Amino acid sequence: MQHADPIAAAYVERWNEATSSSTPGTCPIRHVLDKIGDKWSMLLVMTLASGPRRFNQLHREIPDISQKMLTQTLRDLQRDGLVARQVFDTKPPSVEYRLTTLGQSLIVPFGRLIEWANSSMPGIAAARSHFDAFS
Amino acid sequence: MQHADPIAAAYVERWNEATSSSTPGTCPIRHVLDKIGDKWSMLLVMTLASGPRRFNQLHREIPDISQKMLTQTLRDLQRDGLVARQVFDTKPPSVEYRLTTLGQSLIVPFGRLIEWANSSMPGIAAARSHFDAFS
DNA sequence: CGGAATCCTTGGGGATACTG
DNA sequence: CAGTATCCCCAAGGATTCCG
Repeated sequence: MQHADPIAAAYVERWNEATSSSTPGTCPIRHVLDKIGDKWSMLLVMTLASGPRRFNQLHREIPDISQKMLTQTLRDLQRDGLVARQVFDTKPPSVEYRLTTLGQSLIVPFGRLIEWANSSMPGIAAARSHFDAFS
Repeated sequence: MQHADPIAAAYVERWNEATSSSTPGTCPIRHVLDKIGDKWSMLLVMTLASGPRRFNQLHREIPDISQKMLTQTLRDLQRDGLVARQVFDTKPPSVEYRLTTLGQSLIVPFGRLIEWANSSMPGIAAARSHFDAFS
């Protein structure tokens, strides 16, 4: 073990347990990571984090997503229980999306990662320019 | 704002600042998320978390990665300063990879996410089977 | 308004073979 | 051992059109 940090060491151990106990293809962690890395999921989660939105309202706030991917991503999030969909039977019909409790519980751990990304950016940029210059 | 949780609220706010201040395409957070969601990066990081490895040693521990992707992912990680590469001039040559300090600093925030994934799995699975049954 | 259906392009990534 | 070089395939996702 290389870490003075016991918290990191604990996470590594838990990771090893989790990944070794499941078959390579069906690892449940992978499914979560796929959503994180997926182009739109987390953007939608963080957008909905500040309150419920209607379909076209989301589309206006995120102009560069296609309707197809907006629909698809929302359905996947709903399927996983992170987002709730509520239909109001008005004319014309309106549909509201909001984070579930489960969805809200993702904000903090995800936020830690964003925090890391922001504070590590300078170091990454420096490493990258050094690498590109000398390799 | 929908959150009783002030920590979550703070992360949402920071997210909004970070994403609104950069142009859609070049958002630095996206680059990090791409690495997280990328098929092999985090697997390699977590593998190297328990100690330095040689090239083929990594390949043996992660049999389902291709040499191409192993090389490519390691180079990207090295470029971003997360992994250090050390060449020993022996015969035959041997190359060792290890996490940098920056790379190690990713373990904890990433671990929180894994923790969330593990503890949320039952809820996600339940939501999904419910969704698949009734939709 | 809130989608569904279809077509089409791009690049991530696997398989294989070769090299210092 | 530690890679590099090619070829190839498939699925994620964009653009467009249609519908209740």
